[in-house]
Amino acid sequence: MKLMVIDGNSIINRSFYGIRPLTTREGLYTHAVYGFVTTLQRLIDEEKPEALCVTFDRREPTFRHLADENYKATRHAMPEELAMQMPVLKQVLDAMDIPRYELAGYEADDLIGTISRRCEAEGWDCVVVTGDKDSLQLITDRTTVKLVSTRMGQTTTRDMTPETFREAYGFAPIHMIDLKALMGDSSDNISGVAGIGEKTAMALIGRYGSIDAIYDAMPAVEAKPAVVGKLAEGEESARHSKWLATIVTDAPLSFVPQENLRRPFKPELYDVFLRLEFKKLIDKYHLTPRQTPAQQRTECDVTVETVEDPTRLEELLALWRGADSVTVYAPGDLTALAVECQTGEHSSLTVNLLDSRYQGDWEAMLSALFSADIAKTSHNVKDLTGALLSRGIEPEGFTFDTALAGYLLDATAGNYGVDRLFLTYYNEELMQPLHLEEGAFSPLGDTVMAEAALDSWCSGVSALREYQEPKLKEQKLWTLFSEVELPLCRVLAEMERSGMKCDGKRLYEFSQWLQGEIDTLEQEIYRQAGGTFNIQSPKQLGKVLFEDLQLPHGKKTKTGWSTGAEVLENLRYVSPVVDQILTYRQYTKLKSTYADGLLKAIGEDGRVHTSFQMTATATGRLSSTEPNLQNIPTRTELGSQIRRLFTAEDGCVLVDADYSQIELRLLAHMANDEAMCQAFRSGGDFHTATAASVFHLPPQQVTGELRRRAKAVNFGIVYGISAFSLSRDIGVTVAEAKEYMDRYFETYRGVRQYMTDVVEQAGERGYVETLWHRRRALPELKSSNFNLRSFGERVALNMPVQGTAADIMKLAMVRVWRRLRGEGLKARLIMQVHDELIVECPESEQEAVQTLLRQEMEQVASLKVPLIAEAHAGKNWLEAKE
DNA sequence: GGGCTCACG
DNA sequence: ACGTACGTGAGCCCG
Repeated sequence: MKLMVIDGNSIINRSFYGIRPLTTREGLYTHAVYGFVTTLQRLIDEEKPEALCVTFDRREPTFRHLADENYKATRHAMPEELAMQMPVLKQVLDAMDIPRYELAGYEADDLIGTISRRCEAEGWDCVVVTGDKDSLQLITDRTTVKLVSTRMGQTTTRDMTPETFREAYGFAPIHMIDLKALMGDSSDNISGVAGIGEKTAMALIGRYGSIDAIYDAMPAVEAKPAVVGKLAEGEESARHSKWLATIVTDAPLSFVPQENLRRPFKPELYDVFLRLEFKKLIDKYHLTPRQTPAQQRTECDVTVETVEDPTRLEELLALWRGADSVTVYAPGDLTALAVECQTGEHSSLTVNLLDSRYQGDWEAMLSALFSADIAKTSHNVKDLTGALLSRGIEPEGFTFDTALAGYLLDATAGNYGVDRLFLTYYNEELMQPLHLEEGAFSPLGDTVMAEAALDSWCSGVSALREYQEPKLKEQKLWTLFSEVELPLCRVLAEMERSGMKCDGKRLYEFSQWLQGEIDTLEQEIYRQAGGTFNIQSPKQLGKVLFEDLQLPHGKKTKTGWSTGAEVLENLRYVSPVVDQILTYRQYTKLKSTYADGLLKAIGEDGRVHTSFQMTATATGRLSSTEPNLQNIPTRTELGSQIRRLFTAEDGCVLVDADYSQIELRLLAHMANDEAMCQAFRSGGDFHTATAASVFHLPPQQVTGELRRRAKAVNFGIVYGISAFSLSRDIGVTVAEAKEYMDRYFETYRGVRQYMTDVVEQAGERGYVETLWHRRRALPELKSSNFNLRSFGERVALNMPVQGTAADIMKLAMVRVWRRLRGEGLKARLIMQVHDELIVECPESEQEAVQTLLRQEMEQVASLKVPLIAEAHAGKNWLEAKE
């Protein structure tokens, strides 16, 4: 019989440092555990032991620490990312039903020593698995040591038997401890004999075997006189070192080899692996969930019905009107629908409707279902709203969106699919509906399967809501959810449908003109480089600039030399080609991303329809895709010409309203900084006021340069500034930048207090939040990695400010939309760029819209400082920005 | 698919 | 001592 005992700390350490870090969506590091499990499996395959166990160190001091205060005194603390995986590994081992042993006052080695001797006493063989060479002293005829080493991510093992040991060291395994007693061990802080190193110690042990034999032979030891002297000097230390190095083989451990026979995995291993996102291991071990929700539901009273008859639909509509909420699934084309309704404590009815089979008026059915008198839960209400609007149906009565709820509960999760959320909340895979791929539903094919699929999906969405709604309320997110995010779906759906008119003809001309300029520049660049190359390849460009042309290569390097604008800017006057490359870059960017990119996006209606993403950002902002209309050029003269091509419809104007300094105003409010609030209340230029206070000057004497610097500090503060970055940004020394920051914090004392408070509170709570309680989790703050932790601190400073601005803008959008509607204006919201709203309206409405926008945007919140919005109108986007 | 670069707030 | 601002999306190169 053979037992394999594994040094748990040693193996997980090797996995931790040998594998690229990996975390679950919740920020739990898992790679060390993953590495441990795969290593374990390989060891089992290799050794095929009948019995198996794992030992661990404990945190408490061991008997060696108590006897010698220097022992392992310098060993470094376990990094947080590894420490958090230890309890996880133990859970995994428990679920695999593998015994594990740990004992206060003893190291894992001592338990291994004890276990190996007990095995031998029972006539068993023992295989010790560890990366620690100290264990080699345990080698006997029955005990072998499998030494594990990890190099470059590759794990290799070496089997050490009495024979292989003697080959490698030239003496018996037990004399490892004598070797250590002489040469010491710096990592464990075992002193050994002063002045004797590895070579001398090896020679002595090779000749005498043990330190007892050496000291018995004293003073006639066969060695140089100096060595003999050192031996005599260090006898006490040698004997103490040997005691420290000796692994205990009779620790008071309750251990019987038979109790470690291998057993089948426990069923909960599936749940543990699922939580760790070890999909491969689940497959490899063929693990299955104990019971899926779909299976549970079959035990409830579930009815699935496909409705064809309009009379039956009437009955159902009545049922739905009486329900608290029904769950609706609909594919983008709205040719099929599923509606689930709770009909009793443990019973529900899912109704499938297929356009191809329904005998009544499909549009009328949609209108009835999506009217305000039926409360509906769905997943991604914005897109469903858009689909309904394009059929001319007024979508109303949405009371819950499980995608939005998922986002509010974890804004950094990144994936808000029904299946993904279900997995997160319930630790179970949702039955994958065969006919529901990518949200598309095909009514063709197997109807029974389609019905089952839709039922599964709807029940999944219902279950999500059951989990999410109480959570939202607990976290004070219900107001933000129901008063802001949910109503915003309708607003955004309409904005997407409206789109922005874009002058394709002139855009094309612009593109052609750019191409001409690009061609000229290209030839000129080739001429100066002495040959053609791909200017758009940073690699090739770097070679041309810094090798061929021998320009002073700036500084940065990762995969080569940086050719970014910042570096090239500094080389501008060194060679004319640099300037041309910068211009080339600007022109190609304008052409490919904006001119040609937007041309492709202009629809048949002559308008560009972006998609707004409601669940993309970590701070609560929206994002815009396909195309992104939130990054249309504005900072350069040429770039801003693109904006000129976004126009109002004939007879209409664009009204553009933007918040003035919203983030700094929010900072003043949230930090409750009296000086900063006062600066905003006085109504003057805030950056000038900052410069005046910081530099102790009257505002009239603030120069442009001083204002520029104050502005940079103001922005830096919002981002969680460092003196280094500030100095780089405004081109002063780090010392000067630090000086500015110190003076800034003297001026705005409340801000300094706020910054320390918010980071401290974030550390305690593990998250930061906005005024509307929108959250962002911050696991980074607990990291032992300096950079990651610093990042967490900057995020803690920035998110509440940026996020509150996002909350405010979203609320303003809902209010603006309602008022435009309520007042019967033709004006339509068409665009949002974080602190800017664009409305398109008939010329006659311009004045009213301008006022309305300003009022609604400013009155959204009542803060310690006024919120200011400015509105301008024009025939195109550039003009409307004034 | 990741890295680089660059457009925006 | 570390390495350096927050939040996005798109186009291109290159392995």
